[in-house]
Amino acid sequence: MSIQRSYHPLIARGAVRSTRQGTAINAVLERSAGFRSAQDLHAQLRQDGEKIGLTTVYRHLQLLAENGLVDVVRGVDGESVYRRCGTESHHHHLVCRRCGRTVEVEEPAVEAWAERVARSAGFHDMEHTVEITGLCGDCPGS
Amino acid sequence: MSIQRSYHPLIARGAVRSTRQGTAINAVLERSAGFRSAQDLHAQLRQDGEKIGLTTVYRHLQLLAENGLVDVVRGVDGESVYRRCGTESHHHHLVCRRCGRTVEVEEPAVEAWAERVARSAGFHDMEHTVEITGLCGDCPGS
DNA sequence: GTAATTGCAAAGGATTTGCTCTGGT
DNA sequence: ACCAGAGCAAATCCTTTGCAATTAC
Repeated sequence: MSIQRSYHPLIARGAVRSTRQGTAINAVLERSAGFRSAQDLHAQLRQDGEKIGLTTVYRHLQLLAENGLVDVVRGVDGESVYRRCGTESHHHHLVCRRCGRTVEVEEPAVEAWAERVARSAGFHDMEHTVEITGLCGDCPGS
Repeated sequence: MSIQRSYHPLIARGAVRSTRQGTAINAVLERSAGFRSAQDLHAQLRQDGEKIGLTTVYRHLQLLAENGLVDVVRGVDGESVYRRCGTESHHHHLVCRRCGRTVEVEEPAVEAWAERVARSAGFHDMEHTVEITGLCGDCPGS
């Protein structure tokens, strides 16, 4: 027996039609580890040879967000960043302000803290982001 | 003996000159309870009869934020909102995804953790942001 | 065939910048 | 008088919308 599996969850739900662009967006999100901006995703799709408009990327991300399939967070610079929800283990990033080098860090204690402090304020269904920036030792001038 | 007390903390620090506009901005912030956008603050100042430009409001808020005198958070709609800090110590925010209600949280342990984990990766001059979002108990549907 | 989807160009909206004028000290 | 601060207008940047052409079903 075979189970036909559709990649795009919204297609499976019959909410949208299957298009080359929709599939492509879903694919990049699947391959991406952390949060990425719409512009960033669009740039990569283009670089990967996909013929797709920025508008379409925005529209798909919006749709996915409305359906809870991606997380959206407003970055400090005003950009919205998106990430596929769910499976990947949760972690944070340590980014060098000068060279952009990134280190992934994981710390259950922080997760627990965020959960606890939010719950005690009467919140539930928490999500959080932690971003640490600094200057790394390998940079010129460090 | 009398101690001359300047309202505007940055003036007290000798960081800026005292101007009608600067004082006005500081005054509104002092009167305001929650977070307010730059545009909002500007509108009110104008309504209060102050002659002040939007640019100036932005510049003052930016300056205050850099000096840790106001908190800035990005609203869901992309607007930045500002509020005078209660304590001038470093803290984070817990934001309700549905109604936008905000709670200030402070946790030295997180600061220490961020510092430690970054240092052990060879970083220095760290900065960090922590954003926790959730649904608060006061919201319809919670 | 019909309606959803795409994508360009233009619109929007918040914030920043260039540059000259004003006003504190 | 000198230089920081003010503010208009124009520029940026991200995101959304209008609308005609395209494509899925």
